[in-house]
Amino acid sequence: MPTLKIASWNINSVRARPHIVEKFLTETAPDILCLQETKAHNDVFPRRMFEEWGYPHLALNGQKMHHGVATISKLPLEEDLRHDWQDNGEARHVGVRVAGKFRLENVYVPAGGDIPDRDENPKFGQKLDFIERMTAWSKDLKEPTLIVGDFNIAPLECDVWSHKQLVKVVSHTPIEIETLKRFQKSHDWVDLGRKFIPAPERCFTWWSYRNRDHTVNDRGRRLDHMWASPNLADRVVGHDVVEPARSWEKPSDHVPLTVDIEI
DNA sequence: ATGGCTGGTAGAACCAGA
Repeated sequence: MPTLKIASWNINSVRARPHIVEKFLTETAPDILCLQETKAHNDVFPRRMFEEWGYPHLALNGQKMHHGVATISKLPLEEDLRHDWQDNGEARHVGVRVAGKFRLENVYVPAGGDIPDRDENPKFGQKLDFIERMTAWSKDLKEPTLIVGDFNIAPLECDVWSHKQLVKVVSHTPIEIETLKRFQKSHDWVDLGRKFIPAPERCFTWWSYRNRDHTVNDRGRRLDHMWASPNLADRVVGHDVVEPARSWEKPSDHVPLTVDIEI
């Protein structure tokens, strides 16, 4: 049966990293690439670069300076939608239908600031509210759906380098994890990362820039995810975390994930 | 030793990321 390869990558500025985007597309050859943190308004998005690499179909939701998502495809994309789940105008989602077969939702969940307290830090509350709105949206879905992106939450103890040292750090706090679990339960989303790399096996997708050599203490977190609706999950036949990308020249702090879907 | 870095934008002793 033919398969489609879908990739997701927080690129931390698409215009700063054409060299590694090209390397990834050449080596991995996904049919569709979902980028987060493009940091480019739609007017300055490097469309031509992707066209020249064989990806002429784009669904963009960008803004100046921060955030921004882009779904880049070899195949035509249908019916793109943009949800503002934070209700503040930030560009953090674009959704499309692929080949008339399934929906592909590309999302960049807010980081949530430093202090894990809604009253002291409004950004933390906005992050939780964003996921609550995703939960309300997700309940009513009927179509086979793949939701991918930077969720900015590492849900399992084995999704971080030290559960004990990160349990009070935004991205791994109990309230974030409970909020994400409610989202997961609302549609019985299948966490494809852990379907293919079962806990407690090590699996990280992000390492801070602040360590000179991220491999020395391996202080990673699994912040990026690809989740399938129950009526799609059985058609996902492969998954990969492209960890070497963290060591490429002038890397993003996140690495790409891929899945292979039978169509 | 969870900020030690990085990018965008302005022209910062900035902001944001997580």
